Amino acid sequence: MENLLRTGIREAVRSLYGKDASDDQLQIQKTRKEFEGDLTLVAFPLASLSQRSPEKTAGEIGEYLAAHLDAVSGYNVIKGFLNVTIAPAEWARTLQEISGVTRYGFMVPGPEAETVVIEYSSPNTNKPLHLGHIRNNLLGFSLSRICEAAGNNVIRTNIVNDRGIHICKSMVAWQKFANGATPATTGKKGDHFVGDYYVLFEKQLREEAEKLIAAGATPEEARDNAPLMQEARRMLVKWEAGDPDTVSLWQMMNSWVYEGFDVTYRALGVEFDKIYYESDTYKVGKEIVLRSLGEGHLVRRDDGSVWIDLTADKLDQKLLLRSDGTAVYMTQDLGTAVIRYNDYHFNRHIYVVGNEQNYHFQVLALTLLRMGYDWAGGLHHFSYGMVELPEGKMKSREGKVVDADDLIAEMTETATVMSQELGKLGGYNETEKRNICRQIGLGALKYYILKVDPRKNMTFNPAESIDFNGNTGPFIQYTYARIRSVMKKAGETGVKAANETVGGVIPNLKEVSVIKLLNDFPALVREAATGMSPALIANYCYELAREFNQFYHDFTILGESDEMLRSFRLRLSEMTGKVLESGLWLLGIEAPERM
RNA sequence: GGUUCCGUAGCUCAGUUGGAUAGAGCAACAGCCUUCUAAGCUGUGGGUCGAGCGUUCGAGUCGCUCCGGAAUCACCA
Repeated sequence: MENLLRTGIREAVRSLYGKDASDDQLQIQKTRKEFEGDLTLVAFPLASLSQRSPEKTAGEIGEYLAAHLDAVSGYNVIKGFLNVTIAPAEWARTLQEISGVTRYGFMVPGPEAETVVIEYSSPNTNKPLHLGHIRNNLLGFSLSRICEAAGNNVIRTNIVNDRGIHICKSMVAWQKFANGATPATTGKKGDHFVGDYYVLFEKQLREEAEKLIAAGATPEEARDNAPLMQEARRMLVKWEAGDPDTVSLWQMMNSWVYEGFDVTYRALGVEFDKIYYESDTYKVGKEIVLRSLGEGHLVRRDDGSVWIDLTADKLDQKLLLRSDGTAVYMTQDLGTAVIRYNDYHFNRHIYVVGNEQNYHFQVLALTLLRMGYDWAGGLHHFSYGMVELPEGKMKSREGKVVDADDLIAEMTETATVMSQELGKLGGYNETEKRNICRQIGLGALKYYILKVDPRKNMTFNPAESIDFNGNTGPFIQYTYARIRSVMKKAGETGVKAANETVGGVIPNLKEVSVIKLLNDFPALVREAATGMSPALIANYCYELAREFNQFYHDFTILGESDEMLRSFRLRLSEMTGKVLESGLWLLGIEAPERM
């Protein structure tokens, strides 16, 4: 519709003023609610072409359009704005057109489609997932679906930080204090089980350190010299040396954690195509660094440590290998990137990682480029903001973290209570009830997190997140369920949306509003992919649901006696349902048939 | 201190490449179920878009300065 108008205006300008308007002189936008019309041409930029005032220009173009374009049924000029009214019948034809499109809004990857690797989640194996990971997982997974919908080949990937001092701490504590307990003997979820020993380690360490401080040590010395800490370090050295007992303990405890993570991932509904482990990739990283050193891209200091000098790019010098030859964080990320490129030859690689690591990813991409890996130009850091609580930042040291599993359980529980109170669960068996409440609880949680611009820090207010009214996931799910209910009833009574008649209706204002939104969907998906913003999809779904609910409230669908109109409204509802379902799908939110 | 990001209604957030009188939800108050699902719909009140200067026909949006907050600048990850 917009393109139609665009060419029309271009013709008008040529015919009226004998000049060609450039793309950025043709500013078309949606007409604001308080004015009459559908699309608005901003005439200010054209005034220089027409040599007339913006008002006069707008008026002349409006007159031309009304005379030459069938789709244009009227216009008005306010200041320098030309508000064009599209004939309502034109919108009916639009509905007919888009409802014939298979997988509306989703592009099929063509031969020239890009391969996009998306890394998200990236947990440490010493403790369970928390609220921060939830934002990461939801953003990453949603983004992966959005990129797919925009016509890319997407590889979902995860990097598990399975080695290092943190897991050694849990291992030491388990060895000393567990008496052979396992998740199986205690009935505890594996990641929580291992996390408990990490916490226990820190607690015992604190006690040891306090004794040393009392004996005159500085806090730093105390932590460093405490027997437990030294034991953890010995453990790490043994691990790196490949000591069989240590390695098998490490494998056992990590396997417990993975079992736990799997449960959480399944509950969240996120998936991966390929999982990488840092215990594999750090070695490749070291090789790459050493090779690059040989090629003269890096510098070795007297103490043997290896650095890259990025001062020419206004960054600092960055350590790539310690003086003892061991790898740092950057080393393994270099390795992981190279392995992934060899695996997939991606065009783009998106890292979904918090904004605290902005600097790290700048350095990562630059370093790879310096080393001669040109594909590193396709590395993007999808940097999202922190999640804070109403009382401030989450602090794992003080136990002020929101556990992922707890949160999911609470949301589901709230949904169950709420559904019961509203009497929504009649006619369901237990399995169905549980499933529907799970869908709603998770829908609320996911939407609450995804509706916020990813770049911004956000406040997670527990009381607000379980609200199911207004701008929430359940509101959108509810709208979808309502539509399904209508469709079901239509099927039962044999009413059908006859496509050939849909385009012949003159829709009312509310109906036009809905169609306009439906018409926006494909462009919005592309925009969300380019801008890497699930929030765009979320807010669109809300707007569409709200607009549809108004229509639903004001007009009857199945009760309409005019057959053509009833058919049209049914098709409008069906299409809205499809788009809502697609939008929710892109957010990783399930759309319940009934609620 | 350097770099980056953020600041919009009491609270949580939208606000397209600069466009008209800055929008939702929550909370508060007042209405609407004999009807396709009231997890809905309608209405009322609520703003110095952190402050100032500049660019522009036009600035919440762009530039500069300042104020406030966050992150980062590790032989941590």
